[in-house]
Amino acid sequence: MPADTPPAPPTSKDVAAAAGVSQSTVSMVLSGKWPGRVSARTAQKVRDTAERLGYRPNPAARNLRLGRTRTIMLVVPTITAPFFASVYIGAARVAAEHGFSLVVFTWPLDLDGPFDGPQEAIDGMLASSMAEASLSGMRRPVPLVMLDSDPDGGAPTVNFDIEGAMRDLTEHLFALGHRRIGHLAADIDVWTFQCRAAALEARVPDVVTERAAISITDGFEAAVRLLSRPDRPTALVCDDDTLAVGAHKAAQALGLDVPGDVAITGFDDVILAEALELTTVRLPAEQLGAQAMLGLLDLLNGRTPPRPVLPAELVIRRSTSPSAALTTAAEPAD
Amino acid sequence: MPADTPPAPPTSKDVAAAAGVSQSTVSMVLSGKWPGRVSARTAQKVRDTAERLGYRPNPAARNLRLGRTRTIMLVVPTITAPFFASVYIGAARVAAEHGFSLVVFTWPLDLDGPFDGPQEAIDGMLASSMAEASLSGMRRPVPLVMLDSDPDGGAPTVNFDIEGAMRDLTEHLFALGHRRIGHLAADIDVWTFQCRAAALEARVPDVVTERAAISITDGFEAAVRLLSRPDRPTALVCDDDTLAVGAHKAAQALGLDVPGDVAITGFDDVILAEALELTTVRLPAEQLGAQAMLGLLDLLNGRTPPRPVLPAELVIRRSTSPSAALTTAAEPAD
DNA sequence: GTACGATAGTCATACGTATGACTATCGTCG
DNA sequence: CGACGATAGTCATACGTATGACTATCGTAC
Repeated sequence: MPADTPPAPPTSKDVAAAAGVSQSTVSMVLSGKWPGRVSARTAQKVRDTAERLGYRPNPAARNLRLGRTRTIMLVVPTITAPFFASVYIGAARVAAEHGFSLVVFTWPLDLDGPFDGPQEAIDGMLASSMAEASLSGMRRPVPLVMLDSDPDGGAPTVNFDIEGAMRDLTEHLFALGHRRIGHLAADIDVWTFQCRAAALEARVPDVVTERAAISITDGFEAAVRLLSRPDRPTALVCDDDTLAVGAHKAAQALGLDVPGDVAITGFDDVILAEALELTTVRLPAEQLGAQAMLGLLDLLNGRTPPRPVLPAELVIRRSTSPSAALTTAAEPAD
Repeated sequence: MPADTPPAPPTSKDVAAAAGVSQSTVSMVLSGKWPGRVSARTAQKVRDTAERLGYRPNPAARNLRLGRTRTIMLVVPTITAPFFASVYIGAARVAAEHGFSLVVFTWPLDLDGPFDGPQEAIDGMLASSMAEASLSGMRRPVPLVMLDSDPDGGAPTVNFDIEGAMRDLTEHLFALGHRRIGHLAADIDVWTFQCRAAALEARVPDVVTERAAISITDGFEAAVRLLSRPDRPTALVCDDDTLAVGAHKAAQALGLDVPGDVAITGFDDVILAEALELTTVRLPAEQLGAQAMLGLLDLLNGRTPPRPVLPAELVIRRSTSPSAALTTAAEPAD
C-alpha cells in the first residue's frame, strides 16, 4: 500500500503526457515565445491540460536552467522604520508586476564590515545609501541601484530633491520671521544627511548644529543642548521626524511652547509627524522604491536607467503654525 | 578574442578539477555529512581549493536537487506598520540563524479573495491572523504557523496573553477610579480583536464600544462619538496605538484634558505610543516572529511545535497618569 | 516526380548538486 | 594464499526546465 504522501505537484512532463505531446512542446507553449512553432489547436490543448492539472513551473528548475532567480535584494539598515518599509512596498509592487520577488536584507548601521549577504541567489540589488560603505565586499559585480545616494558615486541612483525641499522649508521659516535656526542633524555619515546639512547651511548663514542618533531620546538630549544656548534658536530643523519628536519633548521639558517659542520641523513625513502635527518634508518613499526598481529592471535589460530626482513636498502643520506664533509668542511682525 | 563577460562563478566541478578529485567528493566533503567516506587529507585539500576559488554552492541547483528552498514566506497585511515590521525582524533573525531566508508577502486586508502568492517556491509559511481568511486558496498543504490567531483553529499558533494584559489594564484603570470605559475597537473581524473585546467585556460590565478602521483619522471620529455621549466614558481603551492617537486628538478637539478628563490607552507599544506618552500594552512582536519561526522549523523537522503564549506587559505613561487625573480633573476620590 | 520551403512538432542535452550503487586498494585473519 | 571487511573514493543518475538541433509531413512549384 503506498504511503499517503502529499501528491507531488505536476511537472511539465505530466502535462505533456496528459496532453499527448512532448515536454518541449509544453515548455514552448507556456513560455509564450516561439510564435509559429506550435499550432493553435495544440497550444490550446496544452494550456487547457496545464490549467486542469494545476501546473505551476518549478522555480528552482527554471532558475537553474536560466541562470537567474528573478529575485532582487533590498538592502536597508532596518525595516522597522516606516520610511524603509514604504520603500519596500514601492519596490515590491513594481517587482511583482514584472514577475520578480523582493527579499529584504537588513544591514545594521553599526556593522561596518563588508557585505556578506546571499549574493548568489539574486539578480540585482537596491541599496540604501546608509548601507553604501558595506558594499565593497561584493564577490562579483551585481546590478545595483542606490537609493538616495551620491549621484556621482558610479552606480545609478534615485534621489530626492533635497535642495528644493530645503529651499521651501527655509523660505517658510524666514516668512515666519525665524532667523536663528538650529539644525538637529543625524549623526550618520552618509550622503543624504550631508546633503541636507549643506543645503541648510547654504541658505542660513548662522545655523547652529547638534548631532544625534536617530531616536526620540537622543533627539531629546541634543535638542536640549540647542535650546539651552544663550542665543537660543527660534526654529529647529531636524533631519528626521523621530528627532523632531525628541525636540518637541525637549521644548516641553524646558517649558517652551511649540510653535510659540520655538518652531520645529521634521523630515520624511511618517505617521509620527501626523500624530504630533509636525511640519515636515514629505519624502515619497514608495516612489523611491518603485523608481529604483524600474531602474534596476532597465539595468537588467541592458538599458541605461535614468537617474530620477523625486520632488519632496513641504507639509505645513501646527509645529510651525504662524497664527500660534503670532498670538502666543510675540506681537504681529509688521 | 573572447568577450570579457564576467567570469562565471566556479562550480563544484571546477573545484573538483582543481583539487584533482571527483565532483561527488567535493559535494560529500562540503556537505559535512558522510563521516568516513573521505580521508582527512583529501577533505582538507577540497576545502582549501574551494576557499581559494571562492566557491559557493548554486542555490537553484541545490533547491532543485533537494526539492526544497529553505525559504519561508511571512504573510502580513502590511509591512509598513511597525508591529509587523518587528515581527519580520524576529522571524528573519531566527530564519537566518538556521540557514533559511524569509520573504514578505503583503496581503492587504481589503482583499478577501483566495491566496495566490508564490506557493511553489517556499517551504513554509507564517501568517498573521489578519490574513487567515485568505488561506483557503492554498493549492497544496504548506507547513504553516499562525500568528496571534485562534489556538483552536487547527494550525499551530503563537499568541499573546491578551487576557492577562487586559486584566492588568483594567485593574490599572479601576485603581485610578475609572468605571465608565469606552472601547475603541478595530473594525476588523479577526480573532485577536475579538479576543480583546471579549476580555474587556468580561471585566467591565458597562463598556461602550465604537469601531473604527485602524488610522488616526478614523480613530478620531470614533472617539468623538464616544466622548460626545451623555454618559461620557472617563477612560478609552483602544485596540491599537494608532487608534489611541486619534482618540488623543479627539479629546483635544473637544477641549478635554488627557488624562485629566479622559484617560487613554493603546495597544502594541509602537513608537507612536512613546512619542505621545500613551499608556499601552507592549506586545513583544519580535518574539512573536521568532517563536513562530522556531515552531515552523519544528514542523519542518517533523516535530510538534509548542503553542507559546507570550506575556504582554502593561506600560504606564502619562495618558493614564494618576497625579494628573487627581490634580486636573477632580477632587481626590477618597 | 522530385526538390524545396514552411509548418509542427520531437529529441537530446545542459544547468549544478546530492546521493545510491559501484569499485579499487589495502590490511588482516583464517 | 584466498577471502573478506574496511577505507576511500568514482560513476551515473535524477531533480524540472528551456532550447538548439533535428525530423516528419505536407503543399507547391519546377
